[in-house]
Amino acid sequence: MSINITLPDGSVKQVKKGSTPLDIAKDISEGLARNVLSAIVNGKQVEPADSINEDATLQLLTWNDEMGKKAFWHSSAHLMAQAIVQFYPNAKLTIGPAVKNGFYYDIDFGDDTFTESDLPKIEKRMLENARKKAEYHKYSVSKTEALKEYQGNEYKTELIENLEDGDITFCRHDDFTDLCRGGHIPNTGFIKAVKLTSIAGAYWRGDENNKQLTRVYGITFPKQKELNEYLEKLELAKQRDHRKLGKEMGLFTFSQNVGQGLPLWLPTGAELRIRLEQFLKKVQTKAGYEQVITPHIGSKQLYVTSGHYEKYGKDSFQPILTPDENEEFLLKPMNCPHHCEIYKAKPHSYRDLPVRFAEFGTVYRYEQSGELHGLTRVRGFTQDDAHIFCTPDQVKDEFKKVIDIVLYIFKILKFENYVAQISLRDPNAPEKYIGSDENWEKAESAIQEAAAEKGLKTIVEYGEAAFYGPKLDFMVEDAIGREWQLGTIQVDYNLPERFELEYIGADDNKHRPVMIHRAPFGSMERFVAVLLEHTAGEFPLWLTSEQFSILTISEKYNKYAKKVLNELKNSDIRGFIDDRSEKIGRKIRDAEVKKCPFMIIVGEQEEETNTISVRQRGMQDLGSMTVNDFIKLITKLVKEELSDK
RNA sequence: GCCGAUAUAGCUCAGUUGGCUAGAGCAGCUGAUUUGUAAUCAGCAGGUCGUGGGUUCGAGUCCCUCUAUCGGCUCCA
Repeated sequence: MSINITLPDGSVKQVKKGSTPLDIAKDISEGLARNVLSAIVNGKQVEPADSINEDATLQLLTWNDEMGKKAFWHSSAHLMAQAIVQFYPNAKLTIGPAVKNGFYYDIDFGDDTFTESDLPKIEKRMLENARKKAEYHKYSVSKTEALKEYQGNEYKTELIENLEDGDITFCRHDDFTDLCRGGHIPNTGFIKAVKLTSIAGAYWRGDENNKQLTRVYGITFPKQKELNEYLEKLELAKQRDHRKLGKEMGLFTFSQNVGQGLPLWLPTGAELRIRLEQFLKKVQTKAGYEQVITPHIGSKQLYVTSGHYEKYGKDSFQPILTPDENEEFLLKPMNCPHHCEIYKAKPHSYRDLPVRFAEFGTVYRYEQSGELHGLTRVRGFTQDDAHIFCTPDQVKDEFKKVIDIVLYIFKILKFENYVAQISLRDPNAPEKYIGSDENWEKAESAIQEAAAEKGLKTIVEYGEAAFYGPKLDFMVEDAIGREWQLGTIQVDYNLPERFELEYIGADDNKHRPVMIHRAPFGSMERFVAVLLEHTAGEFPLWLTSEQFSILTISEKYNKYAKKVLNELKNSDIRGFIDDRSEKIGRKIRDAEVKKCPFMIIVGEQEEETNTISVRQRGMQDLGSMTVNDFIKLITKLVKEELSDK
């Protein structure tokens, strides 16, 4: 009896009924068979050793496929669980999935303690067990049997209770059995390198009301070399950590005396931030935005009106104590209510709209202490906020204009890969949102249409919307492939309602405007952090604080250096003189370490010929030129960087 | 907030099982050197060992409290 197998290249192979993907791979090539980690039969992932009994399309998965890696890492989770149970027979296993980089297993260790120092022995045992090349066998188990097997393990019991009888499968390799849906590699021998990366607490089923389990993270590879490369990549990411770079470059700091999550911007960092703000301000002025300024606090009533107070609860707000207890003020966690009040300050005609109020507004949110992280998650931060008030007809167009601003910024700062995430309501939890269904539907379709018309690559997430409206967030990929959430745009029909905003239409009747919230950077803090990690601290010339440093060969040339400095300063080029009595090699090194883009060397030759010697960061000697030529060069480079061509 | 770990000079880090006056490199200061494309030499100064308490003849080291940081979980208007 034979069946037909269609391979991904379209070719059809006749094989014996009951053949496994591994058999078929072996038939194609012995080498391929050694690399097959998993297989997809008729669109469904199966074990490489599962037999195929009907005509099917077959895809063989190797280390190069996401699904292959998933099978590899999930199988590794079994291998880790086996080793852990060998040392801790009383440990209760729960779930152990593959994740983006590796896998984890959530385990209830009961009264035993399990710490980082226990990881090496587990790693060692995993490798010993892996060498047995034990095959992974998946088989069906009845619900009764399954429950019997996991008597005393309330977690697995809960999982089994939620499964249909007949849908329950176990997986066995060597002496170890686990409840498991599958997706395994042929045998443990594929796993040649193991690194258990960390231990963390995690709530059972992700609910903070549940018991906290110990989550053990790990990653495995088919070759030791690949593990080494992975560890090197991690090291590289560490070098780009904005907290490290921020400290080294003197951009920002934190103080226990000021408080947790409250960044202090140092002079160099403040200058950088101001430069970014000026850049955006210019773009926004051109796009018809008006600057407004509002206070850092607002009365509690403001947030009751907006609905934020009810939604987030009083603990999320940071209160200001006032002598009169009838007058309660809160630090503002967002700028929208203030801007609504500005809109209300005068009557509006449809002819005025859209109005666009922009403000670098500093807001305060009481984030849980464990959530704080460098500049990316803080308690006091400045949004590059703006609110656009427009007629319903203008929404889509305005939305598209905001998209243009965001894309322009990405272009200038060389964020080349991004997707737009459209966050809509969770259709199953309407109580989480305010506003009418009709308005939500209008807002959601406006976003989707605008994104489609702009040709954005989008993904749609349900349940990720803000409580007052759907949003579009830009997820950008940085220079080493990590994803960050930056700019956000939100359509809002609700706040205008709550604040009773109006405009007089052409029909002489009162109408309700629509509001668009937007922050292309997100926040200045977060954006600077992402920019640091993206560029590894090597900012573009227009943004960097020290565009050049003048390195003197000896004290004798200080006067000439000063003359050069003044000429450059007069042309708005930023830099300083390094006139320490150090050797030139030392000064170059220090400038390189500081990531200074241009080094200007002045000595006898230069003074005599009234020129400068220019060296570009990263070993490039540009030779000698006049100061004017250098000014032209810098001006040209900055212009190129800021051009949207 | 929860689980786990960590906290020594401005920065990066040593500091054995508790035991002499807590060390190094870099940065800083002073002096010498006056230098041609990635680290000149010498000297000096710098620390309530995160905070408060406890155990001990004796605590940077052991125990407890608090604070902050790190890795996660949860959360993110």
